[in-house]
Formats: sequence, C-alpha cells, structure tokens
Amino acid sequence: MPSKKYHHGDLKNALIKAGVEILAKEGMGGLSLRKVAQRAGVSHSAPYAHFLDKQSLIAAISTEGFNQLYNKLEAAISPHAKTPKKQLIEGAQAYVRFALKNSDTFKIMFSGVLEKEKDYPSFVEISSKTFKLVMEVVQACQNAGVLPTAPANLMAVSVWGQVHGIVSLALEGQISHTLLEKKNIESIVSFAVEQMINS
Amino acid sequence: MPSKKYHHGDLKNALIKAGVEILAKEGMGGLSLRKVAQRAGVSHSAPYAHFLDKQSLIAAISTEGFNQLYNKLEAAISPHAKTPKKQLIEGAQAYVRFALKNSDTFKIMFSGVLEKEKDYPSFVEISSKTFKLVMEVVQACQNAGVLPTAPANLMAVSVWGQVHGIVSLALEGQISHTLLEKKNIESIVSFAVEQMINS
DNA sequence: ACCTGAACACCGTTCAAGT
DNA sequence: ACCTGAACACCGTTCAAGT
Repeated sequence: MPSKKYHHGDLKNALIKAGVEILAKEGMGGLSLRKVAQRAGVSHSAPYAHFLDKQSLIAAISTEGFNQLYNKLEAAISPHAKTPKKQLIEGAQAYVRFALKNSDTFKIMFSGVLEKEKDYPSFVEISSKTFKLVMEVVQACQNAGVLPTAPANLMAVSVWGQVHGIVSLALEGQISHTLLEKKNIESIVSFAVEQMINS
Repeated sequence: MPSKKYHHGDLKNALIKAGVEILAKEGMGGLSLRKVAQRAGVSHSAPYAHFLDKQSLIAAISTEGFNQLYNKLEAAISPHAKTPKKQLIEGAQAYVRFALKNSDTFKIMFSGVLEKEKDYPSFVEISSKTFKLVMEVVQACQNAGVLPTAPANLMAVSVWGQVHGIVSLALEGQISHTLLEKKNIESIVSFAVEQMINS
C-alpha cells in the first residue's frame, strides 16, 4: 500500500490520481495542471519533474483509463470461455458500464484531446492490447458460427465501432429522448449487438 | 454576398468563419477566443457583443457543422429516393467523407467540448433534424425489406452508431495499422453497413 | 533527485468608455 | 448598437535556486 506520503513518495501516481478525481468532479474543462498539482499538495511546477507537459499527464490518465477498461473487459469475458456468444454480449455490456461510470475518463480517452497518441508507447500498447482482446472474442464467435466469416480485424472493428458509436452518441446527448424513455443505453447496445449475430 | 466588410457588417458570422479556419489549421487546442477575434480583425473583447462566452461560439461552430453535414447527407440521399438501400449506403459514405474532410469540426461537434448542448436551441434543432433524416432512410429500408423490422428509432441509432463509431475510432487513430494497410475507412464502413443489411 | 517561487506569454471574462 | 482598452484571475511552461 504505497499511498499517502508524497512530498516525497511517488508523486507521479498521486498526480494521475488527482487528475482522475478532478476530471470526475469538474469534467474536461476543469482539468488544469495547476489544480492537479494543488490537489496533490505540491507547487504548480512540481509536475514537470514527472511529466514533460500537460499532454503527457493526459496521456498517463488515458493510459490508466485503458488499463481499467481492459481489466473490466477481461473480467467480463473470462468466465465464458466456452460460450463465445456470451463473451461478446457480456464484453459489450462491460464496455458500456465502464463508459457510463467513468464518463469523463472515457471522453478524454477518445475525444481527441490527446493530440499525438503515438508518442506515448504505453498508451499505444494498452490500446492495441485491448483491440486484440476484442479480436479474440470476435474470432471465437466466428469459429462458433455466431458471427459471419470475414477477416477478423475487419469484423472486430465493426463490432467495436458499433458499441463505441452508440456509447459515444449517448455521452454526447445525441440519443433521441423518445427512445431513451423506452430503453436504456445497455439495452440499445444489446439490440445492436444481437443484430450482428447470425440468426 | 454579405462578406468582407466587418468593422461593421456581420461580425457574428465572420467570427464563426474565423473559428472554423483556426480549427482547421491548428486543431481544437489552438482555438482561442482572442485568436478568433484577431483573425476577424477586431479587439479581443468584441466577440462578447455577439456571443455570451466561448462555449457559445463553439455551439455556433458546431451548429454550422451540423448544418453542413445535414446538407451533405441530403444531397447524397435525395437522388436515390426509389432505392432505399442506395440511400443507406450513400448516406453512410457521405457521413464518412464529411468527417474525414472536416475532422476538427467533426471532433468539436462530438467530443464533449460543448458542455451544455441543450442550452443552444439551434444546435438541438439541427441535430435532431439530422437524426430524423437518418430515421427516414432507415424506415424506407425497412419497408423495402432491406433492414430488419424493429422500432425505427432503435434501428436508426444502431445504424448511426455503427457508422459514427468506426469514424470516431478512425479519427482517434484507433483502427489497427494492419487493417488500414488493406482497407480505407470508406470501405470499412461499407463492410459494416452491408453486414446490417438483410441478405 | 525532487521540489519551490518568480517570471513570462497567453487566455477568458468584465467593465467603463468611446463612436 | 457595436467596438476598444485596461484590468483581473487563471493557465502552461521555464528556470534559477533551494534541499
């Protein structure tokens, strides 16, 4: 438990944590390096000992978000190793839950605020690892005849895009009010995923 | 042609135009009210005569973006009134083209930078009008047996989400390199939309 | 090695004043 | 009615200096 004694200690992780908290409390617009520093109890220039600039902190927060997302997906998928269809459905639901619960972290991960993702190797690594996980589920589904035969990476992008698109529209308030009166996001995504599955 | 003579003239539209240009040239991170004012040739406080705050300018830019998107969709759809399947496919392609061509405007429309969309009636109006257009195409497809029978708004969100999701992932650099070597975004979206269509 | 404080350029917003 | 200029609080970033 390496936690409460910065001033020295691991300020780097304390800053990431502070960033996530500010994000959750004030949203993207409220996230400033100076506030993050203050919340971690250090001077406004202290973060520069651990991050090159604000973009680097955002990259670290996004990377942390992707790690959590990956873990949630894994946890949702692994119990159903013998039933790919369930993996697909449960994985999609886990994705939705993560996005709705950590909406500001999710937004920062996918909202283009991070400008040069390729400059951050650990971000690239976890995001491609996440894609591979999706691909494995898709492939298992294809082998079981649950999803159509097609290049697995193409099918995986379709599936991920379907889930991601609905969730993104939802977070943007773009799902029509009359639909939301009858169905929540989880069930809308369920419907869309079921549509992809071979009858 | 009401264009080149602000100082007086319609500064409001000049500011929106300047904003779009800065966005295209420098991206979301470079968009400041002061730069917009400077580019329009007025003092940094002049915009406040026309917009309540920065959010209002962003709302205006997003609204303008939605209007253009709507027009592109209409233009892609209207020639194929008798073949709903073509409307669906061409509409999706028009969506992709708009997003790729105006990527920063597209991002600002959907990236959660605009915080209280509901406060901007003309934004709400054009975005719901756009959704209705999608719904009409979907309904025509359903009547022609091209898309499955289901509540039209639910099906419309699935279709829009599918297209929007893939495009968003693409703009975020989240489409795997190995897939992009073989297929461009347009053809990936084509594949995904074809998957939704009744065989 | 890690952190502080002063400094600089830039930003959003307000307001009194000008035409 | 529309625009300017000074002012204020806040921000990202740098750097010399402290421990």
